[in-house]
Amino acid sequence: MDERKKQILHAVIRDYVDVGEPVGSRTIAKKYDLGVSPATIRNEMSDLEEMGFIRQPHASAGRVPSDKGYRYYVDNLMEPEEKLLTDAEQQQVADFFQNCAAEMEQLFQQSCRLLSSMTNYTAVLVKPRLTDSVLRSFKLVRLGEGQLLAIMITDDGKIHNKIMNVAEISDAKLAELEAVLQDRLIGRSLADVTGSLVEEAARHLLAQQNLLRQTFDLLRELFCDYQNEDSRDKPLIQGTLNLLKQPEFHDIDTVRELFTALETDDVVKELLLLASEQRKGTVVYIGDELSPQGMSACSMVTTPYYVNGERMGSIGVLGPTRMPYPKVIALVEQIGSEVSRKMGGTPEGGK
Amino acid sequence: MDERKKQILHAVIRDYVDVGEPVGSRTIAKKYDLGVSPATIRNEMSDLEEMGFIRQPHASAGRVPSDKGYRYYVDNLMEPEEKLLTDAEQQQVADFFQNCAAEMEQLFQQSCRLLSSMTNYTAVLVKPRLTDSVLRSFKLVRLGEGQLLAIMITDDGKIHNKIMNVAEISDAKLAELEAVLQDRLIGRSLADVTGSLVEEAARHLLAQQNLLRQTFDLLRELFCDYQNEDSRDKPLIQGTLNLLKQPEFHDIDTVRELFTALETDDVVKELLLLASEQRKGTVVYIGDELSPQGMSACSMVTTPYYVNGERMGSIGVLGPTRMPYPKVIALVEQIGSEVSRKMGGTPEGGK
DNA sequence: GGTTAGCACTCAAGGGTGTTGAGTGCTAAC
DNA sequence: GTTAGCACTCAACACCCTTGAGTGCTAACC
Repeated sequence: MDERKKQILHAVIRDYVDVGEPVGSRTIAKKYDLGVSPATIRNEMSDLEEMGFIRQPHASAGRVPSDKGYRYYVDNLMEPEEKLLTDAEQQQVADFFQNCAAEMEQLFQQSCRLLSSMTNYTAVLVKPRLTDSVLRSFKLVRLGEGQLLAIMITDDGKIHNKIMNVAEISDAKLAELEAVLQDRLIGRSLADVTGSLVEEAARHLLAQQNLLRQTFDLLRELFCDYQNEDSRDKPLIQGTLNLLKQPEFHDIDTVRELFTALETDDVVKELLLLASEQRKGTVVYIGDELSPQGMSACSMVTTPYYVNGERMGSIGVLGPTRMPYPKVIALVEQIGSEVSRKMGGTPEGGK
Repeated sequence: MDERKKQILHAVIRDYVDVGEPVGSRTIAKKYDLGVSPATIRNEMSDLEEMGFIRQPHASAGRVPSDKGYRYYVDNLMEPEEKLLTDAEQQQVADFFQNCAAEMEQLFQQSCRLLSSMTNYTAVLVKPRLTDSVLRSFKLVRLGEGQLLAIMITDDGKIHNKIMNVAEISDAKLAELEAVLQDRLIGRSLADVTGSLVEEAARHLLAQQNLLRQTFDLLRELFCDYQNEDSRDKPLIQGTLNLLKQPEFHDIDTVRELFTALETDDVVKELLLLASEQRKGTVVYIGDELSPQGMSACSMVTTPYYVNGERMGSIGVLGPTRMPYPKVIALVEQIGSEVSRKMGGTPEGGK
């Protein structure tokens, strides 16, 4: 892969992303000043096709980047200056994060909306695992005959409620129970609690406090909602309608396949999780790489976000394979890092 | 509109709904035993077209029902026996409601899913006004330095939480405050409370209990979420993908228009509310009648549901104008009445 | 006077054909 | 190694023709 081939591939991709139509040798010769004639470019393009980076939709058409071509472009050809946002875009992002919601759920929602409106594609986000949040408060409130309400507030600002049916219990016992549980639970993550701690606390209660046998079941019940391995909500998906505007989705069957995939929550969720587990930050999936997910007509750009210095999920964009990767990557990264900043910073970065 | 015209219109609609293609005079003469020749039917059809009940997609095609034709059919032509569900369908609905969720929110969700899967169209539902629910419990819990958590449980089983910042307050005062508020609030609807009661309770507190001035603001804050006139959540919309399967939505632009309308939450919500305000129960909107909503390619069948004997919202189905109205109406009504039954019955019918 | 048969007419859909234009591949000359 | 020239390919479009379904009209029939 010599320098000239790279230049030509680069040109093909830039032009195709821009115009949306197969690009021919003459176009490249005219628009991009490579100092060679169309005939030479034809020869090179023929090679590039053989190598699998571009392909012809039909015999007498220009060339179109293949998924492999986009992949090479993203990995090797993109130049830093292509990734710059315009001043207006910078400003828009900055303005948005200046006066956005502080509450996590809302911040996520709004960030997705921003991302989808700025890219004109679909924005996606997986929320942090519920069980990673740390208990900040714990309360037990008597509701009425044999009913207790457990209230837990986690550090993401969420309030969790659970109504439980229990045997009668005196005020004193209740206060005692609450105090012990507070002591044991506050400051721990839900995962901790759900795991060993529940058992331990219950044993402790039974042995030392001589409280009701039922307490054990109560705790069990309280945390059973957080048992399952990946206790995340459905992913946020914003701006699916944007996809309908794309010319590549003019075919109703493609749309149906794609929307079906999007409605199957786990598809997007798994994908984002997979991406956030990679060592590197931003991950780009291109075309084929999404075919197991039934979205082979799409590409996805994702970047992880951090809560209090820990990677907790990913935010990203889903669009057609023909997308301006540098710009989309820049936007996703910018918004991702702003989200992280709002929520306690990255491990390296400050705040 | 003589009897024979009615029969012919009926036949045209039945056949078109069934087959999906314009229906000609010969087809009707053969399939439906009217005892007259195609030529006669042609004459009648010509009249029907003039009257606006049917139309020709193009000169040499058969006839297709117009929106007005469907309207006439729904209002005057449908026969009771067309509305019967099959045994299998009856069974499916019965089975479903035997072991469905008791919690309101879930019941709604699941009912919509059932309705959309049985019709193969999109199911929609507006939930009851939040402010119509009645307070069952009210609690104030001290959270920490200057923070109180208010907990309200409404009769639909929902738990409402609100964290408030207040000045310091003694345990005794807090208990007192809670008691007074409980006395004043429990058993009232949120609407009551939000309106006059908040003011009154606050005055009462200030005068007789000599509690903090702040209490007033606290109450205000507590209920400010329920201030706005129609405090409903977004409508539930299930099975939008079903619409993509319909041949009438093969055109991407129609789909885009429709989906845009569906995403604009208020469109569906207003429509369902409007329907539930009609005197009669089930309401059918056909084609044109939905054009202000940008859904003129669709029809909608809705029926109200009742909670404790009061009309609280509507459930319905959205599909193409070419739909088997009798069957859809029967299904919507059946499921609507089951939902009502689960939630305390209709005013006439018993529990 | 309503009903019917016969016939001319219309028009969408489908198949075939020709033209145009963009673009390639190949070859021979530079 | 590069380029100009030329033959070739193919999608898109326009055009034409045929077919078949269906109508509207008219004149005959009961």
